[in-house]
Amino acid sequence: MARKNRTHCPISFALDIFGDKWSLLILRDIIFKDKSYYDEFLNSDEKISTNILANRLKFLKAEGLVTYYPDPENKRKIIYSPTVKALDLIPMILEIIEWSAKYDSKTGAPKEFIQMLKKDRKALAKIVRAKFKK
Amino acid sequence: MARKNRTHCPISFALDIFGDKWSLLILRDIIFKDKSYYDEFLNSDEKISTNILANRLKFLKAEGLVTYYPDPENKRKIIYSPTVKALDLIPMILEIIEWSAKYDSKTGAPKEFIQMLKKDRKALAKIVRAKFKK
DNA sequence: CTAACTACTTGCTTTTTACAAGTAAATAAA
DNA sequence: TTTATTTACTTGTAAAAAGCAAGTAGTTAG
Repeated sequence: MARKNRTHCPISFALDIFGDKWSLLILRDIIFKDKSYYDEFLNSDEKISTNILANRLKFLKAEGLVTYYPDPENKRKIIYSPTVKALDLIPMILEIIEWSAKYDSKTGAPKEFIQMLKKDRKALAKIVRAKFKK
Repeated sequence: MARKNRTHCPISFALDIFGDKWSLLILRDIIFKDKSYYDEFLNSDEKISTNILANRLKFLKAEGLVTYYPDPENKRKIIYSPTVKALDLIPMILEIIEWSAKYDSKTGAPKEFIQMLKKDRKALAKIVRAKFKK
């Protein structure tokens, strides 16, 4: 799955990287749901197939959105982490969340989260991001 | 092409609507490039296939993101317009543009546009949106 | 030393996309 | 008024991607 820029339109550029049904869900798991392991992604509610998950992780790695290293506590496990490039997507993801919360009458987005989002998006982005500062 | 919500996670909800390589490009053409006609979308630089374009327009209509009506000046032509639901995606699209401008060294995003975006995103969103107020 | 865990890969089927050609209604040209 | 062209599609087929089930290879736990 090699990438090819269709054009250098910024929207097209972004879609060439994460314009599919799964990539952003993996980043959601990593950034918002504090997941790190293959098995955790695999067990998300949307039920991604294992070959697609492996493929997307590889691609996200190639695009510089995730890094990974073996878990020092258990060498079977691999810890996936977001890069700065991925964390820079937080503002966009927050906009997506706000839009969906508005238009999905059955949204699962927590009310307090949406309220905070509307009140001070920047502060919320900072909090989410701070989890990954060392 | 019927939609099925995988979950009511807001990110998943959004991806079920526009998580593909083409839908946002059509909305880009309508909202940012002032295009209205089938043929204009078809001739965009990314070269969408005609059957995919027809399919996506139908789907975007079904999801309440576009409306259309015959051009009063030429009954062969059909004018596609964004709904409020689509215009509400402007902030998200602006975030995408900013992200891509940062990470695509060859970005085609106009410099002034990015500067204005960084300076006052809200004002820019308002200007873009204002084109569709009657 | 055997069983279970974890992160995958492989093979096959189904679905989606891509490409090429064709159609039908409206308009323009001869 | 007939003929050509424009416009918005549809249809058919091949190629690519996704989905599903099963298998594999290192660790680690019992």
